[in-house]
Amino acid sequence: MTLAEENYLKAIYHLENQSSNEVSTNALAEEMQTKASSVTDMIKKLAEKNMVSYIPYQGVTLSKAGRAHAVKVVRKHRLWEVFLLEKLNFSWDEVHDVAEQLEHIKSEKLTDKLDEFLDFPKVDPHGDPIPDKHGNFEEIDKTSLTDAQEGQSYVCIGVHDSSSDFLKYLDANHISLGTTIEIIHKEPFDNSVKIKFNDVELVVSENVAKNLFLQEA
Amino acid sequence: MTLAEENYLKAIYHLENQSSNEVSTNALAEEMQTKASSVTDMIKKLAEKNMVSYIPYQGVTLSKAGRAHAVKVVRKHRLWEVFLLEKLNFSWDEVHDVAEQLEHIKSEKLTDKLDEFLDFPKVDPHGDPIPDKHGNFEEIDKTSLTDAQEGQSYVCIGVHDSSSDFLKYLDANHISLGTTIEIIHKEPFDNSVKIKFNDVELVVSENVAKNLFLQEA
DNA sequence: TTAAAAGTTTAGACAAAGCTAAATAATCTT
DNA sequence: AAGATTATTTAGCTTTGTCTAAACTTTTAA
Ligand SMILES: [Mn+2]
Ligand SMILES: [Mn+2]
Ligand SMILES: [Mn+2]
Ligand SMILES: [Mn+2]
Repeated sequence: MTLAEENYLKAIYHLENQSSNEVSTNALAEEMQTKASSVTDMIKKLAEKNMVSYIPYQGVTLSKAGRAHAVKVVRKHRLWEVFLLEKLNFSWDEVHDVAEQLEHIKSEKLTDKLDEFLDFPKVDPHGDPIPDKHGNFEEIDKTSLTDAQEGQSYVCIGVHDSSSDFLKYLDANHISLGTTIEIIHKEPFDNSVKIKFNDVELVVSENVAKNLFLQEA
Repeated sequence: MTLAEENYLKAIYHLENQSSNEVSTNALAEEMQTKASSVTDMIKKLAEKNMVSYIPYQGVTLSKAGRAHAVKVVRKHRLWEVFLLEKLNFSWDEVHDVAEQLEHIKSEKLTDKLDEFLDFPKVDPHGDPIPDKHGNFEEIDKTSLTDAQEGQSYVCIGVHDSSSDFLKYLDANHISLGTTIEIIHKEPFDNSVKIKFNDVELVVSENVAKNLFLQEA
């Protein structure tokens, strides 16, 4: 698997997880920041290699082998993110871009030794689960802040958008994974949410609420 | 700088260090395991980018910028080798191949944080010096075992050939960096050398002797 | 139930990095 | 000093991954 092929597999994997039906050429082009025609070429090549099943005009789905490979890349990405944060003191908004490069390093021994060195972490800095060496991981039970109930308390356990901008917004407002928040008010007009944590009240926009994952406290 | 370009710069750097005059197309082709015609193409491109100075038929030399970039790649390579050995318990014959990949990761912050995490090591697992963030390093004063004096004692401080085969040979014979050896006899017939260390005598071939670096004890 | 719109694929190019075979320059030998 | 040998470059092709423009399907909506 080349670097480009791995990036496509990973993109298909993420899109499949988001919407459960076949992944369209355009969706993949959007995700990969490339043109639909380039995507068509690549998915043909991946189909040749039995990494995806592809019916023209019908979209693409990962094969068993394709999914397994995608999970390996995701495992490496998330392990490196933990390494950067825990060992090299990167902040959670800095780890992703470097991990995008490190995830393509080919050495099973390196991956497994890194996993051990990090003490077999179960989640990455953004709350996403880390597959073990066999590709197994527990899906984390999470509720988006938009679906939270007024009056109830929750713990922040992850983010959907892990862009630097969003993570810096959370930092600026002192929200991190592990923070316990209480839902004070959900405003029907604009779907903003008033929350309270550490004795401070804060109103967050729908956009923020959608991207913050919670678990009942 | 692309991955291929970086590998060429590094190869030119190593060849310049070995023989001090311009690097020939054929020497570079040999080092890069590629064909002379491919080398010509690449050095033209590097000359375009002012990374090397190149006169057709006269060989190539690194420019200031080219050398600086080569040193950065070497710095990353050697830091990662230390990381793999010290933190992930790789053996010294396993680190090189993975470091060949890791040396191309682009993030100055990563490199410098890694350097700090490793406590600013001065040499890599094969005894080669590690440039600091400014590209400075001390040339290590070393004698090859072929140039050692009979009757004198030395400490092993490095290897020239860091191939897995050679390093495994040293492991099998319990020679590692830091081992003190005494020169018992230099055999003029085949340039083999009888050495003694830890109360054991061992005869090593000229080939082995050439590749082991020493410092007077 | 057709025509427009939207989505997708094909055709033809391009840049990077490699290769082989042929041409040319430099060096070595008589 | 010429001829032979070796080293290097050029020319022309290939593969990977990308692009634009054109063609073709599928979907939407009148
Ligand atoms: Mn990430
Ligand atoms: Mn992450
Ligand atoms: Mn090495
Ligand atoms: Mn080394």
